[in-house]
Amino acid sequence: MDETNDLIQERLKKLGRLRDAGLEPYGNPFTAVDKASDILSKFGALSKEELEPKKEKCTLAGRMISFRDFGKTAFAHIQDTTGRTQVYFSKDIIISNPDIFKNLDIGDIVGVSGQLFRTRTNELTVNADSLTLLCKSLRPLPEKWHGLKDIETRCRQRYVDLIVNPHVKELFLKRSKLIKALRNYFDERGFIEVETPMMHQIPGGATARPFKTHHNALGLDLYLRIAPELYLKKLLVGGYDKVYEINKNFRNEGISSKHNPEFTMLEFYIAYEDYNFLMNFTEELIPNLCKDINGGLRVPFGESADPADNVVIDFTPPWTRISMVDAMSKEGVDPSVFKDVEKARQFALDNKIDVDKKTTHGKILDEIFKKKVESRLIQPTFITDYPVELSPLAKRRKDNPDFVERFELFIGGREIANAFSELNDPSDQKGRFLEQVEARKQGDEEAGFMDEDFVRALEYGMPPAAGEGIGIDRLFMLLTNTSSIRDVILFPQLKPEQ
RNA sequence: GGGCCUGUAGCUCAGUUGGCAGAGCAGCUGACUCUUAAUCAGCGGGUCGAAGGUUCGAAUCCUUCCAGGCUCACCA
Repeated sequence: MDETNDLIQERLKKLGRLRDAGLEPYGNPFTAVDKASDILSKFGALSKEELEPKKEKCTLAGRMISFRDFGKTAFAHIQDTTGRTQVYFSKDIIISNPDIFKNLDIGDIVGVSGQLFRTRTNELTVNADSLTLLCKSLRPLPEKWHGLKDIETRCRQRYVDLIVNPHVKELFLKRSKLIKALRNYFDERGFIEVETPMMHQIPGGATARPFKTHHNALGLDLYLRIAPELYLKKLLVGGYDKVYEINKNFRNEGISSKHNPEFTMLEFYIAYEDYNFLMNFTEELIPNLCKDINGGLRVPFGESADPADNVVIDFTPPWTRISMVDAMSKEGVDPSVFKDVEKARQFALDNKIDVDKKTTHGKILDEIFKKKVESRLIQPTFITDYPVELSPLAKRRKDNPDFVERFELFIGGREIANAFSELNDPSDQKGRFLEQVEARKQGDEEAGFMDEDFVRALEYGMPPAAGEGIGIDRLFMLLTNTSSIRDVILFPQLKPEQ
């Protein structure tokens, strides 16, 4: 960490010389009135002849990312939050500010002001008449041609990645736009945004291994939440009929290009509707978001050496709706598999699908579905009607109580959303919890716990309702054709350095 | 956790059969009044991821460990 290579030593010397000359190298406020993008949009279209009589003055602040010294003059590029602007330093300003110019480095943060002009090569440039050092940078930036490529450094030192890789900065800006578009969408439709606990006494609302933590004063073990679902439904009981939450969930599982231990989840609930409503809602929501951040409904998927082979995901509704069982039949799974546990187990064995740990018919069907169907669902597809054992919080179908009113949305071969008509019968809910407790006793680490308070809430009465969860990191990956979750999370989890 | 691959200067990368540790950029000194990968001359910069082993001699071969990537398993 405290590398003392000679490049840093050199900059420390400059820092000292600046202080000796009475120039404060850190911390002066500076009012930058102009941004690179504004300058470009206002004056980018003007020719040299049109621009010069205007004598347009501007002031900029940002990081100096290049410096070309000609002795008596120099050129630099200043990078602010919106982009880069070239600055010209004439003989006059260099001669009258020798201490700054002698001790300036690429990476320093500076403020400049001056008149806009066009150079001989026609680049819009600020002819600086003042230069203020705002922050001396002590570490050298990565090289200007190849930039920073090392994935580990890019994640560990995301700040450097953001400085030198403009497309990374763009991508996270886009992510911010997505979150904003989501909030707008829900707010405009009368949903209220709520915050529910991150620390749960009973981890519920999903099947996953939780992180454990401890509250000292209470002498109480707590779990980082794996889902906000049960709290959000308690709010339906309380009388809010449209709620949503965008926040982190935490799951104690392996880290991969598709998994980060903390990830962002949208969950929303609406009273007096069912899962059919949510399919229509989702079919409108996601194309809307796609249009907001991409400008259209067609998004490239994956990367192929031959551009002709490239797959495009088309978000134009309506999307295919097919039951889980029918989707499997279409892929050649014999209908007997759906009726008989042993037939299902045999089918799994015949197809080299590991179901050793899977005890119930529903779980075996789920495994077969994942292996046979999931990766083929590239275009947006709703898979509906899941076995009840997989869905302890969803309402049973009236025509077949072994299945529930649930759908998962698959796009790009991955699950993007999960939704169902919410179970609001307290005794059925209690029974489902008891089944989970039993499964846990049998050694299923992912099975749920009994949540007495949730059952009590249902006993007061929860209106019929539908709820949905959408993994935001994965949705964003899909909308931007990004293959690794690391690239859409600013600070992904890594093992300790050294 | 399993398999495969990677780790060399601040950054991007070479390094042949085991025989003096390399380049470009960045840095330093100097030249240069419109450059943009500025140019020109010169200079400095290394725990070759770590530890151990084989060898007269290891960046290179072997073992273990650390970190990262891809992939499989688990999941969202």
